[in-house]
Amino acid sequence: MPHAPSRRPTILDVARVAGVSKSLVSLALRGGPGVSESARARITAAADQLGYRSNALARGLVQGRTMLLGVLLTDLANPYHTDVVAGVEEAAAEAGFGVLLAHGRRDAERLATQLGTLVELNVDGVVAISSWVDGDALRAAARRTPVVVVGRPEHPPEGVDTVANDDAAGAGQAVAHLLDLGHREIVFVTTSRRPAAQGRRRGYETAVRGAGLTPRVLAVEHADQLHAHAAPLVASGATALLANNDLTAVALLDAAHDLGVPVPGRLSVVGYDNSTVAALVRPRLTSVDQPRPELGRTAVRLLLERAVDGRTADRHEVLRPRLVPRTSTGPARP
Amino acid sequence: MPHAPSRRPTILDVARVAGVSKSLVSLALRGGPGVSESARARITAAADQLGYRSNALARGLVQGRTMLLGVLLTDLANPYHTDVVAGVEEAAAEAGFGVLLAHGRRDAERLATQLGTLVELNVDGVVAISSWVDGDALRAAARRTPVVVVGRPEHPPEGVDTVANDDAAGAGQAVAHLLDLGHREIVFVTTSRRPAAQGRRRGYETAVRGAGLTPRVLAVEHADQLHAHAAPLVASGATALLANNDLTAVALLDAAHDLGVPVPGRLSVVGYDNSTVAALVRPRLTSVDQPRPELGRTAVRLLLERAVDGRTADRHEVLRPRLVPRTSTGPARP
DNA sequence: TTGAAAGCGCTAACAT
DNA sequence: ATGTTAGCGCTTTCAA
Repeated sequence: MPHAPSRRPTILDVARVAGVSKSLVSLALRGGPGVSESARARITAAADQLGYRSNALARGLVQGRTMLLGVLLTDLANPYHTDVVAGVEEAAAEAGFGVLLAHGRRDAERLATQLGTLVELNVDGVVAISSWVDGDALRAAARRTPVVVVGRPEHPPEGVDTVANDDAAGAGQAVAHLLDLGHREIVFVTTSRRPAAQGRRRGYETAVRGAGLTPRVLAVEHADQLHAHAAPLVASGATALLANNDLTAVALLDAAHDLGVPVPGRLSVVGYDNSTVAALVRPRLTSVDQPRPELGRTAVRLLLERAVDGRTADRHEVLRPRLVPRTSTGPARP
Repeated sequence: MPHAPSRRPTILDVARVAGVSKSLVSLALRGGPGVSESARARITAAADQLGYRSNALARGLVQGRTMLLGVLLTDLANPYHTDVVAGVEEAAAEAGFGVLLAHGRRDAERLATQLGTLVELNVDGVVAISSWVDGDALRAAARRTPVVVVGRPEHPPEGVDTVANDDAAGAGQAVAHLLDLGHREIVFVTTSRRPAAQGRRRGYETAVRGAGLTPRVLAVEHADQLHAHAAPLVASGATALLANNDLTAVALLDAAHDLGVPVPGRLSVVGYDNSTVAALVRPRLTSVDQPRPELGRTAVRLLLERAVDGRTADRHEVLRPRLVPRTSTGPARP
């Protein structure tokens, strides 16, 4: 049977086959009350026979809402994003909403385009899992539909809610862990200057100063450059490194391995994000876990507060992260 | 400025502000010919001022197409899927189509639901990156819009195209590589009985027999069970393992590590999929690379052949994989 | 319990 | 160059 590009059956076709009016078909198919059993049976049968599926475009157009939430992703390949999506999907399903994903491919322009696509589709709200989205694009989208950003945009525009983890607190927990292990020379190593990294850095500095120590920060552009920096770092007396994220931490682990510096024997390393790699590398990476599904669920809650309850004031929620100790950290050598 | 849940401006609002008819607005905004410069300018200005965005639902409804391709994903967190998506997005963009993602979360029922959502949205075609989707759901979807499955469904329904890599050829390449290195005791280790794994197993068996050797297969249910099987495997004289995928291979690497069996000194391990972990673990995993972006691009081509060129006969494309040698394989010990 | 009719926002064919 | 009009497929009054 070759694929027949036949016209999709409409509610009218079903009505014809069932011998009723199209409004009755609509009512029956949506399980509405006041439809006789016989009519309902004929209608269901006709719909099945024709393989009828209601047209979401027409439905959305007349109802003014689609019961769909849009998710804008910076980077599909990033498991962090993926976990947030899981939370979004869970909360959306509970509230009876479907979820549609749009992918920005780490490209600000494409992100704006995709955001526009979602808005044009009349989704009932957008979760942007990205701190890269253009502020103007966000503002424009927020004029049409509730928008919440998961992460830390440089300048959250008015009308847009945000949910983020407490970067400073997370870094603080990591430092506390290292202090507990007896480390006194803890260096913060970062490959980014975005707000998230800045927040982590501030948390690090506060915690270190709180212990009466002096902060030391190594900032580079790319993780590749870390290899060259590792040897001087260790030679300078550093016994513990706090990385701005797991990828940076893994690069440090690699460098240490190549240098013959045992981890955690001679050097402890802590990551941030608790991504999949953290549990895969050797030694297992101690890392700060963001409550990712919770971030997604919170985002949906904020969305629905606007879409359903009619809230208009902006909200910015901050969730608490949690340190996951593994084997990349150990006692400082005396 | 609180978020105003104001009614979205329509083409009529723009027409009013610009002082023209709504059809002229439509024409102008789509860049159509035969609009005076002054009118076009007034219209653009009005649209900007109002923050007007065309309503994709209405547009799709009247045009009968959405210029949107749907992608159905089994597992967002799987980087393999992600790379296929990249290929889809690339090819779709070239053809002027947008891409919408729907996520099945490794759940057959949800996959069917999401497929239905895409169809209801009148996407102009669906790429299902999954061999799990229910055959009936696929068939139903294919009655309404072109559908192509990336992977190996158990029973590809009529009316559905497929694109897959040549599993047997890939396994054959892996075996050839191991034979070149002098291995004679090569065991195929699998944690799955799906068509992809079966194909790889067949390719393995053919290649091994072709070299005058006897195939040996270890099939378990879960990767966890591999740990227990590793010691007897090595004791039995196996010098090389071909895993059905990278995760299985990584589990084997882990088991060897814990057993104190040096890789590749005493044991060589080959994965399949060349996923992200392959390049992250130590030793780096030799693996068979599926042409993932190419799979995605081919899927779009098949879709457009149906949607645009009107092809009706089913097609099943098979692309050639490629072995990526890394450091988990080495010469067999004499 | 069922049907008729209006209209969601837009495009496209047809006037002017 | 610009305006008028008829739907696209559906839900939703309102009548019968």
